[in-house]
Amino acid sequence: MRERKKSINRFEQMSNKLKEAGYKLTPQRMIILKILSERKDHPNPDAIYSAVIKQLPTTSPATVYKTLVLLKKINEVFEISYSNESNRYDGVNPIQHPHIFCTKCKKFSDLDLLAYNKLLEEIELQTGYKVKNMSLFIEGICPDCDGRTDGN
Amino acid sequence: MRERKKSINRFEQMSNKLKEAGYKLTPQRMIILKILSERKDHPNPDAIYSAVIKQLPTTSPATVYKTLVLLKKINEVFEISYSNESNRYDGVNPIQHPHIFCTKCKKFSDLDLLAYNKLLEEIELQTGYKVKNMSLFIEGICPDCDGRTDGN
DNA sequence: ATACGTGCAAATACTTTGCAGGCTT
DNA sequence: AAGCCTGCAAAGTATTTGCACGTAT
Repeated sequence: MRERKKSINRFEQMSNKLKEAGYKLTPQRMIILKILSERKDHPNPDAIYSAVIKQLPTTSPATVYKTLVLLKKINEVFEISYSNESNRYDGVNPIQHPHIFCTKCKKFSDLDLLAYNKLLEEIELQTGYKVKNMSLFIEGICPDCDGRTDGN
Repeated sequence: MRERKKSINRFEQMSNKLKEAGYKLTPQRMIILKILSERKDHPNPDAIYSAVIKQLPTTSPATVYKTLVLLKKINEVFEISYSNESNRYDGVNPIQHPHIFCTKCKKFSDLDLLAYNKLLEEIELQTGYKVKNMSLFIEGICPDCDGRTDGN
């Protein structure tokens, strides 16, 4: 089971898409893209911003937001909205896919579900909608946390 | 196929739950409960507020928000968060269930899916999580809108 | 030279909170 | 009389926007 150089490719992929779409690859954008292409933890804008300013302290939050808007537009980042918290962003896998969130440890994980794709078929068949975006979000207690206490 | 007096029961159900939980059924709350128990269109706080002040013009937005917090707490309303818009609230069916949103006409509908419940089993089995909340949200173009133009 | 991108700050929108007064029991 | 609930207004938070400057082509 070989590990592919996925992150690097992903960064290049994002960069290329950006340039193809007619946008410039500025230093700020490079850093943001790098972060998004590598981080698997679905950071929110603030977390991205915090990471960015470690490398380029003058960067402004506005730039992060603007870049996220950009990347959303060209579908190189997937935006996850849930609850009342800030949106999270997935640049590693910009296609919508299910997520599960542990309400105790606040961990936020991807999910691979057999039934998921079947669901899409069923929805289109049943509703007649052309589905553009589908997001499954699950909250619960992860196995690690479950053992510890039995509280809420 | 007899129509059951579901709304009326639902309103009474909500009222009872509220009182059982130790809260008072004030005029403001009665109106809000009535709206939530009858409306199937998943209103957001502002829509609820607009409807409330038609009946009791002195009501404040804060009261609407506070009542929603209350109802969430006793699980008599289901909160739907999606995208960057305001939360929507479902008092008719306060248990989580899938929704589909038409990005053109902004309609927001319930969904009944066979595969949905199976999904929950698969998730618990596969992840070991104890699922507390599961929300499926779909965006797309509804059949009505689909015919009109082929734009985005 | 031009157009795009950035940073700052102001603006916006939404929701929550503190507090004083009123109503119900 | 006590406590809960309300309305008002202020505060808080997250995100977007306008603008002038800078930079790359």
